[in-house]
Amino acid sequence: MCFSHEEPELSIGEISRRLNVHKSVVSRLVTALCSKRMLQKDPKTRKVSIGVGAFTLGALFIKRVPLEQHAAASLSRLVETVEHSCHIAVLEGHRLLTIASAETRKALRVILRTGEYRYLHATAGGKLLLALHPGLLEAVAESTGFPAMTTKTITSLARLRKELAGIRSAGFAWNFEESTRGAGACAAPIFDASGQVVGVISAVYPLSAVSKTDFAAIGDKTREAGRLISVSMGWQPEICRSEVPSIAAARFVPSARSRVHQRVEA
Amino acid sequence: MCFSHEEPELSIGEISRRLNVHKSVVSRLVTALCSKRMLQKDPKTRKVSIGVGAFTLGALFIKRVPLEQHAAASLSRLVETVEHSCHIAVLEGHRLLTIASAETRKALRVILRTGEYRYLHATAGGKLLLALHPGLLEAVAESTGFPAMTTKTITSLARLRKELAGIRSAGFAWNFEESTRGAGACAAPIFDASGQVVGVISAVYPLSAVSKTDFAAIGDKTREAGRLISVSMGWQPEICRSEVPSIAAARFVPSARSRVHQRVEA
DNA sequence: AAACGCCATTGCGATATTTGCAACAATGAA
DNA sequence: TTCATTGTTGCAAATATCGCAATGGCGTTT
Repeated sequence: MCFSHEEPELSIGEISRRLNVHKSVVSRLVTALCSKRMLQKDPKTRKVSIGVGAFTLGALFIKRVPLEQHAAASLSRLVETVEHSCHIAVLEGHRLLTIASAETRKALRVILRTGEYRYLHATAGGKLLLALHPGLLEAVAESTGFPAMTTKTITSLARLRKELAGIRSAGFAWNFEESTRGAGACAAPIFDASGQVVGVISAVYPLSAVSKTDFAAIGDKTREAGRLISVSMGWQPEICRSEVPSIAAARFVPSARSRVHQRVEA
Repeated sequence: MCFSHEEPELSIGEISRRLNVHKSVVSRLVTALCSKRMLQKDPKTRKVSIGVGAFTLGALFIKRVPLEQHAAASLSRLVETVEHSCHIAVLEGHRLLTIASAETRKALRVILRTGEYRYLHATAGGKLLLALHPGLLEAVAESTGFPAMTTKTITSLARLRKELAGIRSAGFAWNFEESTRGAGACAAPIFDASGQVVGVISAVYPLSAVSKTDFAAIGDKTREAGRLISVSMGWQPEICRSEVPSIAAARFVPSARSRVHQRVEA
């Protein structure tokens, strides 16, 4: 778990230092995990990285996320329509986890990788989830807070509350350079049969490549994709539309983790 | 590693039996891994399954596969053109590992999941790799052999040799119900800058949904997608086209695993 | 070109962790 | 309600792990 997207490969010594475990132990552990293909080692550079076994296991997890099963097809379709990279993300603890991504072929594009975590307060999808999950904003405020990613990141609780109120009434969220300089995004919610928000679908684009008229179109298409996925998951538009916030509220549990993951502990 | 696509969740007792480890040990191990989110436990059914941590790690692996980075965009584009689910797969040991998949929105479609392994001799992509990797066919024959998946699966070494000769000269492979009853597929090779085959791109479809005229179009589009990805990976068409088999041959090492994964062992 | 320094690996003893059994607790079925 | 199955926990024996130091292999520096 000391590997990350920033440092996908480490030497034995680096791992040893990070984990505060002696080199000999790391060496033995790495060889053991390599034999099970959970790690792999470049014989030339001697750097260690995640192995194919982990990928196989990870695929097993994502297969069991109902959202991913329904969203895959709509996602690639959305990419073709809006001509920008699109993503499906879910709430994971106090962060936003990208579980599926489809990239446009354009040279100028924003790249978000599957499996990557991002802040809730600085992303369109994250703000949408903050808006639809009562209590979540406060929980995040107490734990990680709202670090600034760019000069446009909303870092104050008061301003976030205001922003979320607008998102709540619109049922849709935008992001203008709050996470990455020059990049914008929009996100639509995805509901399941019970009317609960289970994730978001978002389009991410370089602001320089989007004209004013494009914005509306991208937003509409994204919203429509979210609606389609919701329907395929059993969501009943006519029944739930007006009730969405309340149902989402009723179903929400403070520890958002507990729904998907069970912390087993006395 | 006792989890699979067929059995994505197991009880403590089942794990204990499969691993020949006492229930108490499994219980403690599971709780430990749950705390690290590598596993998760459904509190109601008490079934254990792979956790989000494994997914995060797996994403780290796939990010480092150069092929996946270049192919993602072309893949979704191919799906839109041929209107059938498409996949990118690589050689992993003696099997074919699907590393990326994009599904069509059609109701009638063939579903292959990322992270799933399939037989080489019963798939279009697998046969293509068998054709381009000298020695691989014999290695597979000795290890797993060629189990029949359907009545049309080619199970004899002699007939496979004949089939592969045809594929080699065509540089392209088809599959008619050799893996799944009613399903067909075609696959094109993907080469890297060194002219080595690094993977295949394939389209999978229900044979009932494809007319005779469609076949040619799907094949052409798939082949073209493979070529595009190859080029983006630095492949030089004019130089390599005629040399592909030989270069691929020269670069091939008997243990295909060793390229990607380092078996660390005395 | 040669020597140096760094990094990873391995043998070995002392230590600490894990194991397996058994009983307990909890859940679901009859 | 009772039975049967399944998962969790305490405890002592036993095993595997840890850390150290030395070896071997590489890349780098002078």
